[in-house]
This record gives sequence, structure tokens and C-alpha cells, in this order.
Amino acid sequence: MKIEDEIKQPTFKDNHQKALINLVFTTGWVQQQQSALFKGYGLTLPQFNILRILRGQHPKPATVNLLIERMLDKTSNASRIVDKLEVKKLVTRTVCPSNRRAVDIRITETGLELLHQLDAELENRRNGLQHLTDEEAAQLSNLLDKIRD
Amino acid sequence: MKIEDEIKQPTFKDNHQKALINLVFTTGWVQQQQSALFKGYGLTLPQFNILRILRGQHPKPATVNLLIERMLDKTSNASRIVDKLEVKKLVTRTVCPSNRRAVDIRITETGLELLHQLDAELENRRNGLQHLTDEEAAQLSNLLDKIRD
DNA sequence: TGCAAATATATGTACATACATTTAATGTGC
DNA sequence: GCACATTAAATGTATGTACATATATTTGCA
Repeated sequence: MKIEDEIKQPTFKDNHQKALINLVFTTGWVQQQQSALFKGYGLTLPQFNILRILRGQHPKPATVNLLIERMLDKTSNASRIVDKLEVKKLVTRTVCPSNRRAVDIRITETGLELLHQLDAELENRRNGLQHLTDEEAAQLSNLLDKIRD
Repeated sequence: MKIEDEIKQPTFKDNHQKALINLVFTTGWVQQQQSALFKGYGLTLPQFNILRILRGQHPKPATVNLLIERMLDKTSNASRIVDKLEVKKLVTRTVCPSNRRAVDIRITETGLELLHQLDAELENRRNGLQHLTDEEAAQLSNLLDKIRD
């Protein structure tokens, strides 16, 4: 559906305004698709993202600082998201022996298994971008990089 | 900066995964730019979006349902965002005379003046997409429409 | 050595999101 | 006309975001 119809706004001031609104709307749309998938597994989207970073480090631990550095949203509160994951036994948290200010966070076997299940589902949907060709996906990335120039 | 460097991830599984991550990251980036602008005026981004919808209706009133229908994020809680705007005297809320279940929400003169100030700032920045040409903005919109096909 | 600055994380608060439930008003079928 | 479903909005609760502040540890240097 065209963005004009999605938000019931027949015209836009210019292509820039239209692109911005489309960007925000479409990103929300994709994230909602993903959230719906995660919900069946008792995970929220930020919790999933943290788990994925931890898997990237595995079997090495990550600190909260490393999580923040790699998170898509730098200003969110990694501490509290890790709290939730710890309650669900998907991660462990231990004081870092070499620097007692820091905390070593590790994904558990349960966490790894959960991610493994989700991988297959995400792969099927091409990460929610199944309507784009490979070339279009690359083109989209280039335009997005340009926005942040 | 390329997305690989932004989130310190040297490679992606494929162009689809890269595009998704870039989409989420860039949208967050643009919204943060905008939030910073609104902050100087005591507004949050969702509050601004509601005000803009109300201006579109002005001088007719809007109901909460209409706001939800037009909001970019359909699942957010329009009632409580209107609460905040009412406290700031940027909107008024009166029971709808023809349907006493509904509430007529209107932007005030103060609200209109505030939006007018913000218009100029947003125009200067081409809504945060100042690095895109007109053609690129249109191209981006087309790719985004395709994602939601 | 001692002590201020820097670092790593946690906590507090206001706002927003996501979703379920509640309250009030309206509409509909019998 | 009245029970019952539907509709519009508000409220409750858990989670997350944004930003300021607090606590504990480590570092650096006078």
C-alpha cells in the first residue's frame, strides 16, 4: 500500500517530507512484524538484539559498555534489558574478575537454543524485507548511508 | 559513516540483513536529530506529531480515534499524549456534543504558533534528509513502499 | 601515599509503547 | 423498553527510552 493511503494523507509538501514519513512508518511496520514473531518466544525486540550481540561474543563475555556500543539505539538502558534476560535465565551476570567495576555478561545454552530457533524464522522472511531483491536491498542501504553523511 | 562502522559490525550475512539494520539505525538517527530540535521547544516527537495532525484538521476538531488512525505508530496511546499537550495549553479537550462517548480535541492558538516556529527549522533541514536529492528521496519512498507490499 | 578524576554500572524519574481491562455512552434486536 | 453487544476513551501494568544522578572501583599524579 502506498504511504499516502496508509496514513490517510493524500499529499505531501515535497519528496523529502514524504520520504521521512515513509521511513518512520515503514521502520515501525517492519519492527512490529518482528516483534510479533518474538512475542511467541517471550522476547521483546531490544531483548533479542542484546541476545544476538552476546551470541556474537560467545564464549567470551560482554560488558554493559560493549552492549551499548553495539546496540542500534545507543541511548537505551542496557542494564535493565539484561535484568529481564537474567530473570529468564537467558544470560548470566558475574562480576568481572580483572575489573570489579565491570560485569561479565554471557548468553546461556538456553539463550543460544532460543536464538537458533528464531534464526530459521527470520531467514524465511529475509529479515522482513522479502519483497526486496538483493540489488534493491543494497540500493536502500546506500540511500540510508547518505542520509547520515 | 557506513553502517558497518556505526555499529562496529564488519560484515553482514547478506544485503537484506544489512538493509534492515541500516533501516532501524538510520530511522533512529533521524528521529534523534528531530527530537533534539523539539526539545528546545518542550515537545517530544509524538507530541509534535499529534499537534501536526490537529493542525491538519483545524479549525475542525479531531477525536482520539482520528488521531490513532493517522499516527505513524498506530499502537501508541493517544489519550495520554493529549494529556501532556493539554497541560501545556497546546490543545483543548471537550466532550463531543453529538456523541458524548467521543472527545473533541482542538489545537490552540499557542499550539499553532509553536508549530509555525518549528516549520521554519524543519524546512531548513529538509526534514533531516538534507543530504538526499529530490530524486533520491523519491527513490527511497519507492523502496520503502515495496517493503510493505 | 592520598585524593581527585575517570570509568563501569546501577538507579531514579518522566515520557512513550504495547496490550489488556474498565467505564461510559450508544446502537440493536426482541 | 430493555438486555446485550458495540464503540470511544481512559486506565492499569510491564517494558523500554532518554537523561540525570548515585555508587563503587580504578587510575593518575601531586
